[in-house]
Amino acid sequence: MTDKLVNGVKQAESSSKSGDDGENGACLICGDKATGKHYGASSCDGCKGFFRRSVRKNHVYACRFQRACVINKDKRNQCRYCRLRKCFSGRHEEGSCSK
Amino acid sequence: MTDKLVNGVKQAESSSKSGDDGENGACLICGDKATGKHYGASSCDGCKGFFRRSVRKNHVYACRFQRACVINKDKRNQCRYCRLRKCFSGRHEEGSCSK
DNA sequence: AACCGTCCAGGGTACAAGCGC
DNA sequence: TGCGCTTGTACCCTGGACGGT
Repeated sequence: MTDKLVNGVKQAESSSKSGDDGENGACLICGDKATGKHYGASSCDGCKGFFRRSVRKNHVYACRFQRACVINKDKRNQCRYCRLRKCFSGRHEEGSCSK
Repeated sequence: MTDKLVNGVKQAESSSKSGDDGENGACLICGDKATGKHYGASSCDGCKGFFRRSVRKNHVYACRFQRACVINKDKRNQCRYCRLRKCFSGRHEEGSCSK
């Protein structure tokens, strides 16, 4: 590569063309700032870790409501079942996480 | 990381025509597909990089078991001590990797 | 062409802080 | 208060891409 990527340096993003929420866009699961692609989906570090732990330990969660909880940055820890469901539907791939 | 390794046994026949993607044979350390000779031994990119990093940074590893771990494509990352040991016994040469 | 070097996306581990019991 | 588990951040390691000689 020729030019280094300058991490953390942001310019006026108000008018930037691909001015997603941050350079990597938003987490497909919770909408937080994504830190890159993880297990097949652009996601934040929180969802990355949650998915890895859940898959690796074969966790089975239960939803206390109707399995349709809203998953965003603030509420993502309120329902593990729905968060993991959204991880899979967000194209996080089980096969890409070594158990 | 997608190649199937057949048995580590490669036909070194003379029927080199076109489907010869295995010209370099198997990695002497882990049996993965070798990409050429690196630091004195026919090896894959993974063992090439691992050896370079280990030698250059003078890494000292410890084996959690009996220093006789199986090193193959799947398990090579599970014991750095045994992987590096096998790099040396596989004739990777320290002198050929500038520190 | 063969081999050595760097770069870096993405997967890994470690651990402090937080939470429930 | 302690104990154990979970979360999310920080950082390390791996290995493929690719340039240089």
